[in-house]
Amino acid sequence: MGLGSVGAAAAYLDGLNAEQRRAVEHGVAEGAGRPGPPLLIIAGAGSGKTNTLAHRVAHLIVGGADPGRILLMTFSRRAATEMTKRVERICNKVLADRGLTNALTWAGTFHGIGARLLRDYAEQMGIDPAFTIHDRVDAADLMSLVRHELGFSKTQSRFPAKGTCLAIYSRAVNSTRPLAEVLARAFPWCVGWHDELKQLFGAYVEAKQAQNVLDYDDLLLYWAQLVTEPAIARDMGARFDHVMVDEYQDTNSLQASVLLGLKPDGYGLTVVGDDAQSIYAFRAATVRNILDFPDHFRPRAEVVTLERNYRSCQPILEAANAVIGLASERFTKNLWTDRASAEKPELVSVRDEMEQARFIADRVLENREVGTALKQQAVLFRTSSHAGPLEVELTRRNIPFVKFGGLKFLDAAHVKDLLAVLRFAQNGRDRIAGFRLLQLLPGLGPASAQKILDRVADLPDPIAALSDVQAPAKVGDAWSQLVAMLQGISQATWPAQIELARLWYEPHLERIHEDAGLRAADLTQLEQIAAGYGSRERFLTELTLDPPDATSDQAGVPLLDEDYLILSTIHSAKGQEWKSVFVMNVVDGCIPSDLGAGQTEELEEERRLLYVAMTRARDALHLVTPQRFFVHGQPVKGDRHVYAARTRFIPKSVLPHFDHVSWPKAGPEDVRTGAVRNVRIDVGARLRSMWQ
DNA sequence: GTATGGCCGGTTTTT
DNA sequence: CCGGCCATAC
Repeated sequence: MGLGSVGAAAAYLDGLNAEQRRAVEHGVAEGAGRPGPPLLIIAGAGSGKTNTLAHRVAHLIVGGADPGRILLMTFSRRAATEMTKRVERICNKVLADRGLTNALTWAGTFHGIGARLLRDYAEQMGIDPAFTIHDRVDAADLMSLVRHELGFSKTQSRFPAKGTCLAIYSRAVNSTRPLAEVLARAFPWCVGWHDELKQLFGAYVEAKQAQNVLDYDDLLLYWAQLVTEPAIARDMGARFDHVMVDEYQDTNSLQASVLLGLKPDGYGLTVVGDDAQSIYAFRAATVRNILDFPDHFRPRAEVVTLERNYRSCQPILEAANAVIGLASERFTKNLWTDRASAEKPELVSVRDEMEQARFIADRVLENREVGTALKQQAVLFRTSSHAGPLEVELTRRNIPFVKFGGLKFLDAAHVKDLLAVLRFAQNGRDRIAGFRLLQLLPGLGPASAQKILDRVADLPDPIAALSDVQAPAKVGDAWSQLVAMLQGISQATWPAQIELARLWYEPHLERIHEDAGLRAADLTQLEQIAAGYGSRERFLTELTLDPPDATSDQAGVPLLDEDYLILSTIHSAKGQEWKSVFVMNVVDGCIPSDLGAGQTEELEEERRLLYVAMTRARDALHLVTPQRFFVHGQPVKGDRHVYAARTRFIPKSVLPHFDHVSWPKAGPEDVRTGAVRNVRIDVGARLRSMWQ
């Protein structure tokens, strides 16, 4: 395919507007498939970003680029899959003769791609390519183990919890800033522990290396280290002609250094993003990445801005513009659209969370009656737990839903148990997996598990060595069964391995959990998922980096052809759109979350979060504000109500962009006549008199 | 050394 | 409400 076909086939670009087209064609014409100079696309919400990027990739391929040498990094695998499908669709239309299926082999998340490359370069880094990857929970457990060994678990004043330690570590690594600065900025209540934390992190890193495990951050960190070596950077960079990054506003400085390491002169580099939608600062993402991008290069990178919104109707867009318009710092302009509508978004006032749930359920069903399928509707919230009352209400009314964000399938104890078997089989030095696995045996507790793992950890084949180990007498046969199972796995082929593990685990499952039946079903499901992967290593890696994230309460994930309502955290809703969107708890304390409302930076991020939520809606948008709020835990004594105010992000000046509704509409009690209202009855006194 | 029950405390968002 | 930590009993 040469240049000729680009000219001839370019009709497929006719649907794009002028800016989109500029973004698609930038640097392409200059030399059939050769990488052109760097490009930054600033793409506002709903501006056809995915479509533009997909066309750019397709255009490159049509122009002769090798799809196997295009590196496409997106924020989630869902986004990668979507992008891949679109590219294939466009290409297949244009290149009828030369079908394109699964040709974009390097599309995925930063972490997923990192894991693949690191296995390739493992030897040069002196690590074993069979490394296992710790998810956040595993990483926190290892942190806890190390913390314990250093004696930090029983300090007089409380040492930060394991999750907090990991969060601090992660933030320091991802932001590439010194610990002291990270503590001062993001964890001020922990500044007093600076020295201990530093010691802890040192020991944590040593433990990971000894066990041949990497955590999420290591996937970026090792990668970034790798490309500081010029020879390796050249070698790795030469594998890809084009490197494209989506959602660039949500990358951190570590990711930026990886990119610059791969493509120092920027040739072949395209990044896309929108600073108004930056919502991952808590993960050390920095808007500076996108703002500073053009000046990294000589000459500066080309910048294309997409400002036309194709998604939302005008009143919704105006309201969203008004909200983001109050941001203290902004770089992009307002979006515009020609999708007219008479309907303003609604600001709905309800009494409390129960009413909120009822309101949403009512309206969702009404929408469906007039033709909007459940799947075209979404309910968004700041925090996963906010959806609780709604989930109850939906279940009660038999409205199917799928929830994105929050607790994962993989966090369930029984799933973790089964995965620990496979992880340990993969990497006998993985202590967290081994520790978890050994303690499943009755009569084998933490002390024995430690001792056994210590015995085998440094041997060349820890799994084989287990057969020489004496377990405590009371463990009995269970020990030899475990050893036999692990050895069986090492002999077996891939999908058969997980069955061996499950058969071994089932009796333990029944002993440990009352609801063994339900949980066993999850494991069968896991086994089915496993069959879709070519190898154990690939399965474990992909599952850890991109877990199936939908949970729908008890029902299990609904069948694909069924209709179901989408429930999602605002974060997980990124990049998506629905006809009708409900945002829950648009009150101060929820949006913005009262936790981080202190610093202006975090406050600004919360504002962008509301903006992201609002701009997901095509035709209808409801922001729901419960007046009374039920909180549990924290306050002095148990649960109680608090009164909430409308979010500060919608001050008086922004109110005219909304219609205001109270729900339910004047009910029977307000119809009572004045005469009845005046009747008084002292029930309290009557009840007291019963005992006199 | 292991298993269990009671008590206390708790920053949300995710690869 | 859930998980972590401690004390107590086997």
